[in-house]
Amino acid sequence: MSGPLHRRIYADLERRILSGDWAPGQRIPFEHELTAAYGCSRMTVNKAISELAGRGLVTRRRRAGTFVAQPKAHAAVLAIPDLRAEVVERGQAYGYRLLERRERDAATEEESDLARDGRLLDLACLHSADGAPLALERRLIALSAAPEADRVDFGVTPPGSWLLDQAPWTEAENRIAAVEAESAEARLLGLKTGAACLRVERRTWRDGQGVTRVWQTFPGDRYDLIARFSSRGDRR
Amino acid sequence: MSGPLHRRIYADLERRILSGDWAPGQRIPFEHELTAAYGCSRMTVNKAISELAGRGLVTRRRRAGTFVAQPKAHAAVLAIPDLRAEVVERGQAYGYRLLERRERDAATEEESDLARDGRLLDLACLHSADGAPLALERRLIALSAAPEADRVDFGVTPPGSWLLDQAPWTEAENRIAAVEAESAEARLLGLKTGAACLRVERRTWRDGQGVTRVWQTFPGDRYDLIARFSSRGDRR
DNA sequence: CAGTGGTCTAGACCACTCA
DNA sequence: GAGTGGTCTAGACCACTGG
Repeated sequence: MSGPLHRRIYADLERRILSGDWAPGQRIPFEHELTAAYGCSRMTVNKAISELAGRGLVTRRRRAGTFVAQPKAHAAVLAIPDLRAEVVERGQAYGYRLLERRERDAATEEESDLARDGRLLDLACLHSADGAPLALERRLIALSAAPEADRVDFGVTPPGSWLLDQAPWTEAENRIAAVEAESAEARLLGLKTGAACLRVERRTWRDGQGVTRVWQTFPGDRYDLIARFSSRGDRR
Repeated sequence: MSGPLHRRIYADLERRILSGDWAPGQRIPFEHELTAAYGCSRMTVNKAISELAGRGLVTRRRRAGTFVAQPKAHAAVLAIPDLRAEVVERGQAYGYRLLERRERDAATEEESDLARDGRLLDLACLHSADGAPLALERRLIALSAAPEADRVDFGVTPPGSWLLDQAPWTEAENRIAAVEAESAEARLLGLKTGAACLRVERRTWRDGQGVTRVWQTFPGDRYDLIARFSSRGDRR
């Protein structure tokens, strides 16, 4: 574990909460105790806990302390799409082609944010169903989080399916937008330039550590996303 | 304006950005300049700007400075989006116009599925933020589930906001797709025909009984959806 | 009313990056 | 190389609130 100290403290506390080591409702150590435990100033501990509070993992009460939050009743699930499984489930023939594979260092700040040690696997691939292109995928994998990835033949195994098995996530963020296909994308997807496409950008973390970041572009007329929610907390 | 100083600084900077006073891409004052302007320490200014960066309003580059980010509206899929609340929270002026209102019987099998007794309220309206069209909305409301709806003046109250208060849901399904704007849609949204749009179709139920079904069409370049998940339940 | 978190200061060193 | 943001310190006072 590397990076700023407040980040390490954050990850450390988050892990204990997500693992259930610290149960919901339980008080976590006071700031001054954590200050002693990590050997740093109170500001640094405070920054880490404020981040936890901002994400809703803890609630803070003056005079009383900081407590692990109750998991929200409104559980919601948008399945992390495993394209291969989806296509197969629909009874279609799944096709997959690796377009590019590179191992390299993180080049931008955002990429460094994903991979602390800086090593990335940079992939591009194309998914198809019954021969028709279904999604163009660009994916970055943090090798620090999934070191085995550099021995996997992604010419055969789609990275999404592999990661789902190998590197379980604890947090994910999906960003969904409508975009017009650029010429290169359009050619690979068999569309006209400018055709409406759905772009899903997903970042996943395990215990505060970035695992993967992926951009998937779907032809608008061949794919839509379905998200089901229930306020009762069932996971369908 | 009251509250903590870092909060006031945040609100101040946010206002200048959202109002367009500081344009996207423009560099905002350096931290040490703001320190002088507000007569406080750098930590305090830093906290305010970090908050802006966290919310995506600015991007920060070492040695270069802090810059106003390109604006993009976004919303969590997890929350049942209340457009009015979202727009207001971003500090923008919310605008609303009712385009059509009809009370009628369910005509298709799908519509009968929504409204058990067959009576429907059929609405069309347009949402805008700071005068720019944000979403075109077509909505069906089952009068059996929300009988008070036929006495509400939806020329003033957006139906989504009203329903959220009056008819709590227990289940919801979102269907998200990318579509090309048809000519009538494009005209109302101020787009070119064929421009990429995000279409969200949402159906909600209360205890197995259909409540409402809505189609919202967003300009692809002005809106995207964000969904955050944690394997422990949804956050934020 | 004592102890918590909330906030703030006035410094400091560092990594990075642009000029 | 110089100046930015990133981080951290070792204090401080305050508001709130639970005991």
